[in-house]
Amino acid sequence: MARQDISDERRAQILEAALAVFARQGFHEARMDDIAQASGLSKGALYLYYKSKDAIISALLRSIFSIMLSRARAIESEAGTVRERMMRITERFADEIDRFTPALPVMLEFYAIAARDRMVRGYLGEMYDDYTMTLAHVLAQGIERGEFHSDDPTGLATSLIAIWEGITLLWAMAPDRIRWRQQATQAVTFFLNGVYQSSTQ
Amino acid sequence: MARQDISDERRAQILEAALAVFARQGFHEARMDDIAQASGLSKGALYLYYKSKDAIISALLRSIFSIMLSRARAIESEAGTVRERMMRITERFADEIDRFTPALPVMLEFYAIAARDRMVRGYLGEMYDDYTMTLAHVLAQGIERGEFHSDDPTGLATSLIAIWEGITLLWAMAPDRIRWRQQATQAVTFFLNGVYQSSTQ
Amino acid sequence: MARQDISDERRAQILEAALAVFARQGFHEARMDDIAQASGLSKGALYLYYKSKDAIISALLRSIFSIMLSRARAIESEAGTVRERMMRITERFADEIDRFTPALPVMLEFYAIAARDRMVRGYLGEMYDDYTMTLAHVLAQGIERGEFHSDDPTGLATSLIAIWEGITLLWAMAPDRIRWRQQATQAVTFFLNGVYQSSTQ
Amino acid sequence: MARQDISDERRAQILEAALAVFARQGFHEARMDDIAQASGLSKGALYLYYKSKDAIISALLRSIFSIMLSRARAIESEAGTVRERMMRITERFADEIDRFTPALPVMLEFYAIAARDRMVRGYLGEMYDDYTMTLAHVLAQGIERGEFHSDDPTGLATSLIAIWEGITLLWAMAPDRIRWRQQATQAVTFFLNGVYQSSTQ
DNA sequence: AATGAATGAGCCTTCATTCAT
DNA sequence: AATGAATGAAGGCTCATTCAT
Repeated sequence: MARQDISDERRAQILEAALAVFARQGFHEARMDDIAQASGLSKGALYLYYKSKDAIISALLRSIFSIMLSRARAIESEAGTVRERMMRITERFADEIDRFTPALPVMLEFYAIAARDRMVRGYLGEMYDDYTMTLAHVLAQGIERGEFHSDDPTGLATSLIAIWEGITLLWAMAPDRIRWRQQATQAVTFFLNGVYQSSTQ
Repeated sequence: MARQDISDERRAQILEAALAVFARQGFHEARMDDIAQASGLSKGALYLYYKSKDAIISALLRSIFSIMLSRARAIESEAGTVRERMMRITERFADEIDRFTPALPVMLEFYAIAARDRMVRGYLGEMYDDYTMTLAHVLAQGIERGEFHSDDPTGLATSLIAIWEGITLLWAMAPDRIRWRQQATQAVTFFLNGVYQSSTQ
Repeated sequence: MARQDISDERRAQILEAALAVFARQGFHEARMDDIAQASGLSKGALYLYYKSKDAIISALLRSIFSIMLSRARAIESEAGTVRERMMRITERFADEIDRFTPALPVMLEFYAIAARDRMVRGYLGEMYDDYTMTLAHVLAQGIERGEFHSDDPTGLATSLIAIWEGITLLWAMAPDRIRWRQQATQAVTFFLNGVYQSSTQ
Repeated sequence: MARQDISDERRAQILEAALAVFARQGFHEARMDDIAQASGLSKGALYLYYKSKDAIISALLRSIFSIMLSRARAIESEAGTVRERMMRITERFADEIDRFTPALPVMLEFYAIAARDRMVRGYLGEMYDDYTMTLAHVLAQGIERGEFHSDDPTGLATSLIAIWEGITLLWAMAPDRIRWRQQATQAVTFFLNGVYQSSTQ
């Protein structure tokens, strides 16, 4: 058990260091030496826990997006009307955006890889699918309760995720000009207003 | 002048080849040999027109996003109400999405680089700023004409761009599950409905 | 053609250098840098002509033993009685032993590898088979001509080769104590005497 | 004493494991990990009994060839005529060839090293010298007894050893095509016949 | 203007060896 | 005596760049 603990600890230690190094230098410009130094381990030790640089990148992919997924899952447990829940989710994301920042360059690099690598695309595609389904499930509850009418909760979920992701992307390009919370709140509000209006006409 | 023409032609030839190779392999996995072969030139010739691999990447950055900008500029010349113009722009983007696909992995890689490179971020930030301003200008016309009320045309423009970009990102992850045109039309419609509703209440 | 010439020249250049380096340091202790330096080429150039260190070793295997085979083939064109021809071959080998010395450590390393690698063993096995058959063919001529009786020319050939190879091995261990020519002449003479005696009894 | 016993036992255990691993993988491809696993000891334990990988190889060199020498020494105690004794030795070797096989790749690797390393060559040279002298001594007894005439028992001994070693080498390359016992019996018989014939003319 | 052979700095990975426990 | 996690020096190989032709 102590064995497993040390192993898990080392792996976490390595991934944390790798995230920081990759965020600063990108996957290719990051040297195993850099990760070793950042993790406080020797280069050889990295290879005791991950069989290659690619294996570290791969583990990081899973690590980062499993966090994203668990974040998505938390949506379901929210209470209130759909509108309230969506606004609260947006607030939650806004609260987390700074903690989230260090991983952003790495996530963008994964998106870039996904666009040309079937495996990575498959992985991220499923992650987003799960994300979308979770959100669609919440929206479907709103439809059931008669809050608004829609025959496409999945489409609505996709649009909401697109808004959040799109704003995050623009924010990453110009963090000084865009305020995530305000921009997202505005966009989601208008979008939901539009949905409700369409539902009640 | 003939000299200049040949020179321009070669440069275009190289960028076109580089785009194809980069889209398939990514910047780092792409070899100068690959670009040479794809362009039908020799490896040495590449260096006659670009002083390094980075110079090619850099030129490609400008090439791709100037296309994006000119696309954005075309927005201004549209006629009709703001709503009509936004829907027509969305349609135009949808029409172009397939022609656009080959460049997508490369664009995503530029976003990833931007997130960690000040220069690239500055370049893309300005591009999006220009894009946003252009769009905001159109929206401001709608405000002037009394189509709807808003004190933040820039915020609206940012949201619209976020919707288009966000959907494009999701679509890149799951091209089989998302239909760009339908998803974007729906999202923009709801969003604009929300804006108009808010304006007329 | 000039292209091919340069390519062939480089490959020969590399193999020659590799032979010298391998003979001194062994396959594993030899560095690609050493071979590069010995060949007067850069390390990168080695990889233009051979895709790996193993490829060089492999090419050397074929190069060395094809020389050995062509030496064996020359046996057939000898004239005279079988005894005369065998003694003359022995003399020829003795003449060549010094030219042969530099390759000896490398050959022994190939034998060692053959003992544990199926592919290499297969290659050397066939080479010796060819060698044996060639020699057996000559011996069979002697039987036809009635010089001596034997129902096993292949066995005789194997024994003669074993004598030559065995003496070479012992000589490699103690070059100062053994004189190849004298030892081989004596051994082959006694062996052939034994064969003839057995034949005429 | 118990200490010493355990120490000796461990050393034997390690050498036995090392022989098996080296035979399969060669000195350089064999990992200390492999030897540790094969010996049932930990990697650290290897270093308690041998100070380096080279020390293990070195000990194995002495171990293997001391067996070979003791085998050679046994020659002296044989009874009978020289011819009978040589044939009996050949039979004995033939009996042992299978037990001998596992060490063969390792022995060949030692020969290869000997060809480029003065120390190892010195060691093996002496071993063969001892071997030769022992055999020569037996042959000299035959001369004394008048079984045959020769002024070079050392040369005869060298030839016999060359025959045995040469056949072993060829057999290692093509174990399916060569039968050690038959081939060696034939070769030694012809050789001795030759010697006797020369002696009686 | 164009070629492609040649270069060599640089990096991922391996593995003999060490040492705290 | 024994372990095995950790180390870091070293080497095979790659590939952007150069340059003689």
